[in-house]
Amino acid sequence: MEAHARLVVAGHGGSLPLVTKLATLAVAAGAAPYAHLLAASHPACDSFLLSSLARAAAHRGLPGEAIAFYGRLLAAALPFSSFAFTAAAKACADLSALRTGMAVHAHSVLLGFGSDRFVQTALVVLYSKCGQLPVARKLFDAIRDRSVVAWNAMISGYEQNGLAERAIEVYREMQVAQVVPDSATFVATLSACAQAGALDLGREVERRIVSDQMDVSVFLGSALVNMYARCGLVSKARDWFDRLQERNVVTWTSMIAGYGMHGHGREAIKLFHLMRREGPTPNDVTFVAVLAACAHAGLVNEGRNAFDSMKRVYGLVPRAEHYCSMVDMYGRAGLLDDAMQFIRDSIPEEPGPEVWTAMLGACKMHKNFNLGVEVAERLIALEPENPSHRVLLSNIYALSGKMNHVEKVRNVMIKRRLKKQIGYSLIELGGTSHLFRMGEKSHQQTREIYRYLEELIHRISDAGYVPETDSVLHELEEEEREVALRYHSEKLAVAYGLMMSSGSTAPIRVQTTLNSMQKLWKRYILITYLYVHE
DNA sequence: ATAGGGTTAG
Repeated sequence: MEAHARLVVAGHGGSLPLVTKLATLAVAAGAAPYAHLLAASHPACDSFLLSSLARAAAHRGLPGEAIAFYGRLLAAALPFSSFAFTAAAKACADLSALRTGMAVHAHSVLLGFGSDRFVQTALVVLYSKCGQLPVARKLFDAIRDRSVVAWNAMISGYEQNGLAERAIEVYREMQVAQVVPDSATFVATLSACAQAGALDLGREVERRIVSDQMDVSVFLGSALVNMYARCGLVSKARDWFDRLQERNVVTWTSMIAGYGMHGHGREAIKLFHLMRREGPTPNDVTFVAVLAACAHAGLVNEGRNAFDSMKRVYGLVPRAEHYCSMVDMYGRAGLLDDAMQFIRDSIPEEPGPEVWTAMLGACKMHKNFNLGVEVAERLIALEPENPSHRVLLSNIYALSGKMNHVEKVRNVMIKRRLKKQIGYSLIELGGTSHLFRMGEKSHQQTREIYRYLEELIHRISDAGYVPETDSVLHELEEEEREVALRYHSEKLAVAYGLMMSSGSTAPIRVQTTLNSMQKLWKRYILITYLYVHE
């Protein structure tokens, strides 16, 4: 404002470029209303000024303001530039405002900016953020001479929407197109690797980063830590974590989550304590990781303290995930009463289905069937259309030997046409991912895999393996149940992995969508390990 | 005479 006053006094108050610069700075400093005033008071407020303001606002994370400036351009019937469209598209992307974004898109095409590479790239981001990936892809494909930023937008678009495999495909296409990647490419690609468990590619990217002597920013460093942590190479993650010259809350949280995820609860807590002493301030995501680690490692007191400090010291408001971890933590430790008391006393509103699902898991684990049935019925009342709750209820009945009740639940499910969706497992071999569903038959080597699995099952049975039949999905028919047990997706993936790497003692990594299978899975790893090393 | 699009953790 002082600078503005000086400008006016010096007789430059009417100089548009200077006012533009000033207003842009005002927005960048967070004083959007002042910029509005400046723009409104200037007699010759032009297209350049307003689109600069729109851009600055979009950049500053003020999407509403950006759209307001875009609106003023429209209202004043001023000429549009591509700048106005990139800013408006980014603002809509940040708001996930698909309808408004589509209007901006249409408007840009109408005014002849349909093949402006900047506008096209901004629109790819817009549609990705709104979950419209086919549209984003179509726009991306239409860009002539795609810049590295366009490629990055597409990779990250897939990755952010949980389509890591597609993201990796785009990364490979980018290599074929001989576009030189930059650090944002690697950040997005490493995230995709973390998501897909694509360790080979992750390592390849790491090698490139190192050999190119690329500057490892917090972003890139966190992406590396995250990739190794999620792929299970916790000590590799820690190496990078220690080596980074800058670490922020994301870096720390990734590392803590990595420990927790792979059964190093104590390490997770140790690092969390270090973070509180000399690291950045933990946020809500950090506490998700910490509480999950406590639940996993049975660190009840640590978890209770963390939950307490989360609210009291850091002023964070717990979400469903935090509540779930707490219930899970008490539950796993066998403290079912504490879990119920926590649900009653510490959750402000009506607990969501996730919380009851965690509670139900605890009841199952500790064979408290009466409480389990009670909880399952609450769940069904809460979400009558969700088939998995009924599956859980039928499991509880089966575990307590009430087979007539199992029948009843199953009949209701059949009558209501409720079907549980099937999970899958992924294994990466030689840079290619292979997806298996339960009873999968579409893989090229299906015959060999099944034959190999038969042999494996035979041999581990000899070694004393007995399948855990009581927790099988009870909505399945009798023969399907057998298939589910013998050919569930993880088994297929493991068999394939072992088959393709026979003779090697390198670990096999499988990613799976089914949490309930993880227990089963851990045991399986042990058995296959024993088998391979016998 | 003034300005662009992409980047990490659950």
